[in-house]
Amino acid sequence: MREVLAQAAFQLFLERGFERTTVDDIVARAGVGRRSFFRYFPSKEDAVFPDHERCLAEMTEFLAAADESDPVGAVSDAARIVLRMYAANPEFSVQRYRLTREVPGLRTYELSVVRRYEQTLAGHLRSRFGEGGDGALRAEVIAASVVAAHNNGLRLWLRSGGEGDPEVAVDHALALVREAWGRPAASTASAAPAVPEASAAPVVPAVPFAVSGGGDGDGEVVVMVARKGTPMWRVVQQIEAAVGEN
Amino acid sequence: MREVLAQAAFQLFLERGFERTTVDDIVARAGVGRRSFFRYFPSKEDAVFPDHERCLAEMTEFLAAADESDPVGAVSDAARIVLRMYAANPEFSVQRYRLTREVPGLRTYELSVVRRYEQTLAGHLRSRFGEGGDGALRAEVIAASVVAAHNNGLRLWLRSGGEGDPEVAVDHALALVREAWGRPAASTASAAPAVPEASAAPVVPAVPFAVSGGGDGDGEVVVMVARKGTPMWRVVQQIEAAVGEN
DNA sequence: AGAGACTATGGCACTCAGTACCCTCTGTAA
DNA sequence: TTACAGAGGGTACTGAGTGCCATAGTCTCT
Repeated sequence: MREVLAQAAFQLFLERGFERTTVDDIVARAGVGRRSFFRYFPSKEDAVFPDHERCLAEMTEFLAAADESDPVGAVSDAARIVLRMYAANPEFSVQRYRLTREVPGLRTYELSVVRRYEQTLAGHLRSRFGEGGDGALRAEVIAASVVAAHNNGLRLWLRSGGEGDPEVAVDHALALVREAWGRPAASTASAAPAVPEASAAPVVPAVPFAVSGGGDGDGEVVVMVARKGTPMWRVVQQIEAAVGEN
Repeated sequence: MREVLAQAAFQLFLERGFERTTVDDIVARAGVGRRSFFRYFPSKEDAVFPDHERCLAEMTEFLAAADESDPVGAVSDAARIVLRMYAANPEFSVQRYRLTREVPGLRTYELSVVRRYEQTLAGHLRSRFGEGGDGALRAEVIAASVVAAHNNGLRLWLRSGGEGDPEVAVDHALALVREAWGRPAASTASAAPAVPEASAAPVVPAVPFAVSGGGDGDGEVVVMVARKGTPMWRVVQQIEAAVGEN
C-alpha cells in the first residue's frame, strides 16, 4: 500500500511536477482513499523520500554497534549507508535529485532529513568525545564536515546521471575530512592509538547485514546473513557487491 | 507596517504558540488586512525571522569586499555578522530560540535560512579555491564547518539565556575550525603564506561599517562611519563594542 | 458458530495557509 | 480636471492536513 502510493506519487510528480499534483490526484491513481495517503505519509513531501526513515533507523543501529576506537571512521561508514541507499536505485535517485532541485518545498524537506542524519552522527561522536570541554563542539563540527563531504560526492554522482560508482568520490571526500579531523584525536583525554586507514571502503558493515565471499577461487561460496526486516535494497546492493563483477 | 506585523505575530506566538496562532489573529491584533500580511511575509514562518534577509544581503556584501588573501578568515568573519545580529537583541533572540526549538515547522524553516548562509560562504570559498580539483569540495566542507562552529557557540549563548558575550564562545569554536582547515591551505595551488592569527576577533569589519577608537588614553575619540541603510542593530552593536566597558 | 476486540481503510467535514483577482484610497504629474 | 501609480483591503478559491466516525476483515475466546 505504502509502495503503491509512493510509486503513484512519484510518477505524477515527474509528469506534472510536484506542486501541480494534488494528493487527490495521487490517491486517484493509486486507487485508494485520500485519508489513507496521510496514514502512510505525514505530508506530501514524505512520499518523495519514502526510504529515509528506515535508513535513519539503520544508521542508528549501525552506530550503536560500531567500533569504539575510531569514532570518526564510524560516522564516515555510517554516512556510507546513506550513499548505498541512493546507489541501490540510480535512476530513481537521479530523477528525485532533479525533482528536488527544482521544487523549493522539497529542498527544504530534504534539509530537515539531512539534519537528522547529521544529528545522529553528532550524537554518536558526542557520546565518544564526552560532553565536557570541546567534545560537543568537535562532535558537531565533524558531523557537519562528514555530511558535507558525503553530500558533495553524492551530488557529483547524481549530477553525472548516476553513472559509475559513487563510492570513489565519497571515499575521497571523506578522506579529506579524516585528514583534517581524524588525526588530532589525541587532543581528547584518552589519546587513541593511531587508527588504521582501513575504514576507507568497508564492503561488510558490522550490522545489520553481512555478505562475505568464502574464497578467492572460482567456485567461491557467498555466505549471506541478514536480519529479518532488512530493507530489500540493502540486500540487493550487498549481494551485488559480493557477487558482482569484482 | 512590516514592523507592526512582526511584533504582533511574535507576541501572539509567545502567548499562544506558533501553531495555535492563525494569520487572522495576527492581522487582527496588528489592525490591518489579512492580505497585507502576505505582502510583507511570504509565509507565517517568515514573520519569526524578519531580519535574516537583510543579514544575508549584508553578508554577501561583506564577502564581496573581503580580503583576498585569507578566505577562511573572511568566511569566519562573515559568520560573525550573523552572530552580532543575534547579539544585538538578546532577549528577542532567546525567546525566538525557545520558540523555534519547540515548533518543528520553525526548525525546518530555520534550516533553510542557515543553508542559505552556508551556501553564501561556500560560494565565496569556491571562488577563491577554484572549481577544479578539490576546490568545490573543500569549499563546501569548510563552509559547513564554519556554520556548525558558529551555531555551536551561538546556541551555547542562547541556552544560557543571553548572558555574557557570545563572541568568546564563537571565537573559540571558529579557532578550532581554522586550526583544522586554515593551515593546510598549502594543498592548494598557491601555497598561501602563513596567515596571521589576527582574524580571531576583529572588532572592525571592512564593510559596511566601521568604528574605531582614536587612542588609548582617557579622552579618546570615537570615529564612526556608517553607510546609509546600515541596520540599526549593527550601529548599536558596533558603538557598544567601541565605547563599552572595555 | 457467534460475540467481542482490534486493525486497516474509506468518507466527510472542517481549519487554515496561501493565492488570484478586483476594489478603494491617496498622492502626483500633465 | 484626468491619468496614473502604488499601497492597502476584501472576497472567494485551492489544497494540505486533521478529527471523527463508519465499515469491513481478521483474530480470539467461549
